[in-house]
Amino acid sequence: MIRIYNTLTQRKEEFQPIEPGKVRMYVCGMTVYDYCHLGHARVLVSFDVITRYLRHCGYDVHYVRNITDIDDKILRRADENGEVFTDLTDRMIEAMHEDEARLGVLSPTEEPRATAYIDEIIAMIHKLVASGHAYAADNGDVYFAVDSFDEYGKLSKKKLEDLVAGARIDVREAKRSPADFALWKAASEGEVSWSSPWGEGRPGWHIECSAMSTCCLGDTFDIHGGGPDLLFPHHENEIAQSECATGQEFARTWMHAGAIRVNKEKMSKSLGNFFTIREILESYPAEVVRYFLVSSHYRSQVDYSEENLAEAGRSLTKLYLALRGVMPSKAGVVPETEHDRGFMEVMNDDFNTAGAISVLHAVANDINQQRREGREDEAKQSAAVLVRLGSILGLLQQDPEAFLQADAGGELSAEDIDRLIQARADARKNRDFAEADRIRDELADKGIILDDSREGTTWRRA
RNA sequence: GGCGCGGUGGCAGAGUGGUUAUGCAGCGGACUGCAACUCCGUGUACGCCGGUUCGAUUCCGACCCGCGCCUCCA
Repeated sequence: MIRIYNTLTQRKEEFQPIEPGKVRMYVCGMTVYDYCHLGHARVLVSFDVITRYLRHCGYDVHYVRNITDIDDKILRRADENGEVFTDLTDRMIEAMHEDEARLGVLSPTEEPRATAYIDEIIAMIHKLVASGHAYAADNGDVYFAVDSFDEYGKLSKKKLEDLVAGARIDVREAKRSPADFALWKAASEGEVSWSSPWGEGRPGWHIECSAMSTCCLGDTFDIHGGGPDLLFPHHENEIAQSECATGQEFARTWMHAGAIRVNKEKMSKSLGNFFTIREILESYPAEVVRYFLVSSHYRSQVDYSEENLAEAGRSLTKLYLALRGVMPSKAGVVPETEHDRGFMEVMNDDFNTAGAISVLHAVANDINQQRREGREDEAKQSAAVLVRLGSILGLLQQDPEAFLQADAGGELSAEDIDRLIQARADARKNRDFAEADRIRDELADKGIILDDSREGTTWRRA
């Protein structure tokens, strides 16, 4: 039985899908006007692990993650670049897919794009206008009337009167209430636009997610997720739009990832303190970045720092060292172990990946001990368990040598390294330890660490 | 100001009303030519003050501190 923390109720709840055995999940994806940063990676990886685990538990997961490919920021950026906005979005979508692939994020079941759902968006707005939840303003915009929805604020725990009183809300003449938000924005001269009953224009932010989620998953679905900064206003507004349009409960469980921080501040576009995924991947292997993200709970805030990434690298290396030189038994034939059960127990508690990783280390410890005691068959079984559990977190799926030796040596080729290792072996045989140590130091300077064993010497990157 | 989250050993990071994860770093030992790898051992950490309790880091209350949202942001 899986328990999930629901932002809506502010407590962990037993997860019961609407349709037994099937999970319908929608996660807010990117607005594609720039490269993904580590905060995006957090959401991508968190919901990837959640999807993998739910599937491991036997659920048929229908995972929808949208792409918002039309909005003001996109148009502004395209304008700055002097390009057609679709060129910008196409490029960013391709980059996003590359980043995801490198981080081992599986593709969602569906990846709808806002521009492909304009008709559905218009239909939903039409419904809202017809039912009195929205109104067309004189300037051609269509707004959602927030006071027409009694439950507005139920997700973010905000009171409408506080919002209206807030000084930071944009007060536009056309709005009836300052808290109202745009469903449809009238186009100015020369702007990208679509025809609608309210004139030429484009969708406002929020409505595209309401339209795409209900079209792909139905009026009510199981899980809706996203980043922490989407809770308000984006998700609050989605609830208002969807529940008013369909008359049904929107999403049962709301899940929000924690923020990534840099020097105690949230990593964000507006603060400019963000690191893009591709930037980080220049310095760290993708799996290390993934391990770093998975090693803390998805809801907690995590601090990005060089030291934390480096530590994640050392920790992951330890797991791969345990796997090195052990051919795992066929995963399918290895029966469930106490480690599998321990792993599931912690994962069932709101996807506690930090606890799950401690199980991985316990298995690695078993492997090391078993090999040490010459129990090779048991070690192979344990290795199979480690790879099996790792796959649920999207980790440990590489050949250990590939991980341990990737991008190492600088100008030294693998052949050069092997030659030096052989030279050192000869020196050691001749008990010329000064020469042997000199070679080892030379390799160490190049970032190569040597590991000796009875079977010979292996190397890895520092 | 309103709302929400959090303060765990040197660091990272889980968790629990009493047996006190895990990783990194450190220390001692084994292994090694010496190291690395690995194994064994080692550290009585739970912001502060009260309360409940036989017993609280874990429950309750106050306080201090940090962070997030309230405007675009994952």
